[in-house]
Parts: sequence; C-alpha cells; structure tokens
Amino acid sequence: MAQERDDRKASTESDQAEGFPARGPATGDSVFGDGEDCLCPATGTIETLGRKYALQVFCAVGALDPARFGDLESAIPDASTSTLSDRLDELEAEELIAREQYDEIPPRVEYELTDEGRELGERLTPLVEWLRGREE
Amino acid sequence: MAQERDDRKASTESDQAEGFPARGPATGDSVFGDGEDCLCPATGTIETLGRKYALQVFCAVGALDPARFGDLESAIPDASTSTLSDRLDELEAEELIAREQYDEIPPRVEYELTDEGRELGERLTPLVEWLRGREE
DNA sequence: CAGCATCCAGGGAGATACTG
DNA sequence: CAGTATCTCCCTGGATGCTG
Repeated sequence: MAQERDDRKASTESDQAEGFPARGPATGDSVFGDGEDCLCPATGTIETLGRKYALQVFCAVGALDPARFGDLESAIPDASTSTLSDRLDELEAEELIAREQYDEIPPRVEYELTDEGRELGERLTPLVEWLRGREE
Repeated sequence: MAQERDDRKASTESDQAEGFPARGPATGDSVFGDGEDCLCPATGTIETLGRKYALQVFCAVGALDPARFGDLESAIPDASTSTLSDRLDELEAEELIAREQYDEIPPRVEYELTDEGRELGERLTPLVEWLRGREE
C-alpha cells in the first residue's frame, strides 16, 4: 500500500485529487495550495449543523413537518429544552426551518422546513444513509 | 444510484415527509413516531465529522493526497497541533484516512484517503458545494 | 404549552514545551 | 519532521424555575 512518492514538491504543490470538496470558491479554481484560501469552512451552516443534536433536530422537523416543540422534545429526549431551543433558533437563523406561531390558548408553535431546508435534506440523504450503513 | 423509497408499506397512520434522512434504520421502517427509535444519530462517524476542523482536515487530506503533517498545519493554520493530531487520529479510527509512516531521517508521515474516505468525499461534495453557494 | 433566563459542570480546543 | 504531554480556558450543553 505504500506508494513511492518522489519529493518533487519543491514549493508549489499543485497536484490534487480532482473534484474534491476541498476546491476553492465556485468562482475560482485556486485551492489552498495556491494560497491560504480555505477549504470547507468551519463556519456558517456547517458549524450550525455540526452542533450537538442539530442534525437530529433538523431531521425530526423534516420528518414530522410540521413539528411542535413538545413533539421534538419527545423525539429527542436526550436534548434539554434549552438545547433544543438553541438548535431551533440556530436552524431558523440559517433559514433551514421556519417558525410559525399561533396566538391561541394554549399557545401553539409549529416548525417546518423551508425550501432551503428541504434542499439540504435532499443532499443530506445519501450521505446519512451511507453513514448509517457502515455504522453496522 | 437512484434510490426509490416508494416502498412505504403504508406502515403507520402518521405520514411524514417523503424520503427524509430521518427515516428509521435501513432495515426497518419505524420512525420515532412509531417509537422512541432514533433518527440521525449523534454518534459514530457523524460525531467525528462534526468536530471542529474535522471536515477541513478531511478535505485537506483529500485535496493534497498524500498530505504530510506540516502541509496540513499550513493549510489549516487555525487548528493547533494537538487538535490537528486529534482529528487525524479520529479520522483514521473511522477508517476514512490512512496513515503511512516512513522510518527515515527526518521522519516522514503521509496521510491519504481510504476507499471509504473517497466514497464519503463523493457523497459530501454536492452538500458542501451547495452550502458554499448559499453562504454568499 | 412553549421557551427563555440563570446557573453550573464537563469536555473540547488552544498554546506551549518537549521527544523520537 | 511529526507529533505527544500538559495545562488552562472557554463554550457548549444540562437542569431548573419562571413567564406569556
């Protein structure tokens, strides 16, 4: 498995696997080999989704759609109310889910996916299914 | 790989969004609506990838392939050596990357993607590109 | 019912120094 | 060069009580 590689990397290493997520911005082609341009950022939506329970919350909303707060608490019992609330806020801030409030008594709130959220779900599905498959 | 999941056998009365990652295990059909069965787990590979810089490290390895420790440090300057080391260990434990050590002087170590890692990269690409696009 | 404010504990991540 | 070892620190996340 050890493949011989010559130390031909003088300074500018431009040899890279093609079509990898680590590509530069969609507009350009420079990778970090060309500069200090970053790859998959640790910020933004990825960061949000990486937080604890974020993915579960997102999936639960998508599965229940619409989902009420209590439903989500039942679905993800390990997450505390505050955590759940935080994740919902963050997902809403990313415009992946939408919050619908009904001023009734008792109060009712429903969370549902936005179009963006649905799109994300589509791109997420093959990934999650693959990950699931290899867990076992 | 087209996936048809129209095989919903009208299992339960509760209808849910179609084809969402929040499905039960691939083997079964029960969703959390049916029980407390969990959806996207917060454990395993997902947890590993969710850690800080994990995705960057993974992408950087895939982009450089093979990647040396120093290269990765340069590529992801925000991550400390210990963090980088941790992420590499974890990714290796998940068998997404492979570590190749050459007992030379000076010592040399190369990280490269495994086949599994490459598969993950493929499934990750559309997601990352989409995320990138909407960040702006 | 929904969810925020507060407080607190744990662990992950950063910085640095040191070794094979 | 390629990491470990250690220490601290901050942030995340858990628990609870209270409000609209």
